[in-house]
Amino acid sequence: MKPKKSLTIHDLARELNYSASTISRALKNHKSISTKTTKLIQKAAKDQGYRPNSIAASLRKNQSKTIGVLISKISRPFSSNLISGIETEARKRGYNVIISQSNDSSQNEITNAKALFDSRVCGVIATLSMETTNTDHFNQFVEQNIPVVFVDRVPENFESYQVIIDNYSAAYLATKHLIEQGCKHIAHFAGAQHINVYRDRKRGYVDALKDYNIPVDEQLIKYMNSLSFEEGEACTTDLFKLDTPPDGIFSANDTAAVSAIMTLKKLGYKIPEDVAIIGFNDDPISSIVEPALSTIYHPAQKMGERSTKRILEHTEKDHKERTNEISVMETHLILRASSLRNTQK
Amino acid sequence: MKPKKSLTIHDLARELNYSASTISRALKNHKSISTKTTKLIQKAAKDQGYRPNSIAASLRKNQSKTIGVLISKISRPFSSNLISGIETEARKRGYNVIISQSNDSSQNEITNAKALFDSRVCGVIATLSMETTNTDHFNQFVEQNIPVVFVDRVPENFESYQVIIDNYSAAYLATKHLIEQGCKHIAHFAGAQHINVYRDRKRGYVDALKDYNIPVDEQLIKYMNSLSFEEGEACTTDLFKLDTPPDGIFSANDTAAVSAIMTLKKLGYKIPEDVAIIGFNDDPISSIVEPALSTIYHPAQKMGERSTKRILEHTEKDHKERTNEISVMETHLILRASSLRNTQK
DNA sequence: TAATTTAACGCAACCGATTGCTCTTTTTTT
DNA sequence: AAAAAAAGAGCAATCGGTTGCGTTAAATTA
Repeated sequence: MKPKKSLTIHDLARELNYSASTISRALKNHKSISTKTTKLIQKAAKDQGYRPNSIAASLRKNQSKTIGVLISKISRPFSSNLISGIETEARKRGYNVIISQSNDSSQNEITNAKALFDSRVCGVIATLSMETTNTDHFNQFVEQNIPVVFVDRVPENFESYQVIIDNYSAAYLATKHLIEQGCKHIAHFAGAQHINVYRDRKRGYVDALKDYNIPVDEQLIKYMNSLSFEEGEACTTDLFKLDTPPDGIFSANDTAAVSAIMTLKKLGYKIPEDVAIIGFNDDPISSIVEPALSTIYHPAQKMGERSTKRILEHTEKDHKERTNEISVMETHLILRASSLRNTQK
Repeated sequence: MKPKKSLTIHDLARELNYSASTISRALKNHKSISTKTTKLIQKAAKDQGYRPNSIAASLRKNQSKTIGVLISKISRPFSSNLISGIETEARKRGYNVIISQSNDSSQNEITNAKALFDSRVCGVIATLSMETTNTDHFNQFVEQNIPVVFVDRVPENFESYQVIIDNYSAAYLATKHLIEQGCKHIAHFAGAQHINVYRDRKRGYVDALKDYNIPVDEQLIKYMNSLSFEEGEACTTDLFKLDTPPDGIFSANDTAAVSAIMTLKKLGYKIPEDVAIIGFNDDPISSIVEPALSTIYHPAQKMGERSTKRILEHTEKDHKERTNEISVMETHLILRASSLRNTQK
């Protein structure tokens, strides 16, 4: 099977007795081509099934209509929703999306950044890997004026667009909610503290306690590496060996929170009566676990869409100046059975 | 900030007093360049941070090192694991992955196929949208000898690679398992029957019943469009209004199965004593629901890896003949509480 | 009517790597 | 030592659009 040679603007040019440049311009409605000619050329192109070679255009313009995505793990609910948002918005505008995952390894992230760069992406949307502390591998983009948007996990001291949520306030609200439900000893499942997201969530937790005059007990704060199901289980077990075990848990993600619910049920505790629990993210599992998990809505899809818009604004509108705008997206509490006690406070 | 001009082979050529062709060949260890020269050139390239322009190469070769993915919905667990597998394998071999989602609309699928084609992808991995019955939009790839791999949901009468599981056998096993647990009236949540996957699962279910001399009762087969949570709920409610409600359910996916569990618990049924339930896919929710859902392991990640390998074999090994090889991946039963009765059969 | 503008389109370089073919030099063979 | 073969490297076309600048003819202005 020999591939049919595909039609180029040169073929059209020869056939219609115009130059390639006229064809090219007509196809993109360039004003210097008469309406009549433009119509004629566009009709011929359409009739004959002309397909532009975007690679040729990319080469000439030294830029492809492609957005690169650097993400830690595609299969996490947050990630796949984020990507979904990116893809939706990008395709709507005629852009492609290249994805790459770091699996939370900094080395992979560096390699992937290089690959995206070499693909001449017109912009990068990134969620830092858990390991990443150094962001030098993003400098190559800055140097070429390629916009970088960090989502959710963002670096410090790096000028870029950011699309984030207010982790501090969300955590504060979550903790406050537990307090209002009558919890006196609230534990916190904290993520790695070099990541802004988890640091802010912890701050929100701590400040809420302080504001309500509840002492902060370091014993009740469990620092986890990955907030995995297994870690959640282990930490829960630990916590409930304490003399005064907690009566509430605010977890920095849903996985660990669900793990706590399941572990505590096995240990014979009642949720939310004995222990009220609230998570973060609104993963699908949070509405399946029993009792259903209260949590914080995390607008992953919308964050993806917003990130893409940022890139395209920068790219298309020659909006080449301020590259450090920060979008803070709305979140809200989702209250379910795991934290709702029948107390009239 | 003016973008620094990047180094090309021509720059290196001028500087090292070689021709661009020699540079090009040396960089890819072409045998007609002496070892000494090759070493020298590679060192210079590395030292000066030369980065090949893959777009230029793509143009010349009329093919990019990019795999296109057409998928229905990125955020489904199966999809994101599939993509994860594709990405992992692709990146390992130096290929990029462009994703696109159809949201189960055939029209989107057509548009996306066009976009991928125009991007000169070197291969396509596709999971058909729910709506798709016509596969003409894949012909453009075949005509250009661009390999197409269908995963999971595959079309009929279209010559392509396929990476699938044995839905029939898996469904048969699942149903057989319910029978062995003592179920006499087994319902089936069936997906849209124009999709091979769901058709095969239904066949497996029907044949298992027949083999065990259990009459097939059409009343017990619920055909759903999307096997969503809501549909599962509605169908469960319907089923248990019957004079003889089922004592077992085999659902063609986990979402509907979990929905059934939750609905039945509300209705006061005991799982698995009153109704034994088994799903399909092993989504994360299946191990969270209570009782945990028995299900069929679906090797999404591995299917992604395998699909990518197929594409690369075709592309790299000039393996341009048989394009219809079928890979059948292994699945297995995962037995959990939702179907395990304490009966000694 | 002559001088300017403007409209409409063509020329040709360009983007950066690839590759068939040619050419020169060195090595091997007879 | 002459002939043949092999090694090493360069020339130049090519991939398919894009775009600055130039040209011609028509329209406008003075």
